[in-house]
Amino acid sequence: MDTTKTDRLKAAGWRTGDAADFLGLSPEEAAFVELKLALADYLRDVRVSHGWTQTHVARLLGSSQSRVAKMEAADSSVSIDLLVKALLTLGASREQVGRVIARAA
Amino acid sequence: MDTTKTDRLKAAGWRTGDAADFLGLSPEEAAFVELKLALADYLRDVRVSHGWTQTHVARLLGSSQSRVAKMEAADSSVSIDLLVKALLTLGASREQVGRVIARAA
DNA sequence: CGAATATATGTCAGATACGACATACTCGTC
DNA sequence: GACGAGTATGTCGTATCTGACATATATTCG
Repeated sequence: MDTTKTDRLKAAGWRTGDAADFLGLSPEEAAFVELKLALADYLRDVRVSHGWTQTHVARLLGSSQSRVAKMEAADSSVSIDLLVKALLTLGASREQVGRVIARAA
Repeated sequence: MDTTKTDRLKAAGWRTGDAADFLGLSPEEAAFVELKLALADYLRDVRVSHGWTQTHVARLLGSSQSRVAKMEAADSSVSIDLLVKALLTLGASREQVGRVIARAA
């Protein structure tokens, strides 16, 4: 288990509510969060590969820089809907999004 | 363009707000909605292939029959988050979800 | 170092999604 | 046609998400 990933999960404010242990996520919860992290990472890749700033992307999406930062951090206040809409708006295809989710980017 | 699909979009209460025309969705909006329909269809497939009722699935998900019906209808009140969480809870893998989204189910 | 630019974090009011309930429809079987 | 089981639709109170703003923390360059 790669420490960086665990740190990111903790940092992103995840806590599903009841299980007492340190990040005691069920397999589905873990899969969900990792799926979200994959989309967030891909969003950053898309942005950086175009040489765009978060502020520029925010304009493209009709949102704000802070929200883009949170999207890329897979913050708990960011939905998969938002990430998918953002990626599609930035020009990613449905197929690309699917591949990212399926770990087959 | 297949009539059934258009009807489903209209029925699901879609209207992105401003474009005046009959379902005048931008390409991204259309891709987003179709992606959601694909997940909804897959959810129904999973349920039916197990021989489950919506009520049973609702119990498994900690939700209600009406909400499951709306999920399967890709109603505008259901998020992709909810569909993905539901599928993962019902045993679908991240890879399967990705393939459905990528139209490669 | 100090300024400029980029990114991250905290908070909040308004918007949207959530489960729940009531109720309506559909389709078998009698 | 009447029943029952399954599915769909409408509405509502609450919870979560969203963009915006303020502000903090990098990072780069002189």
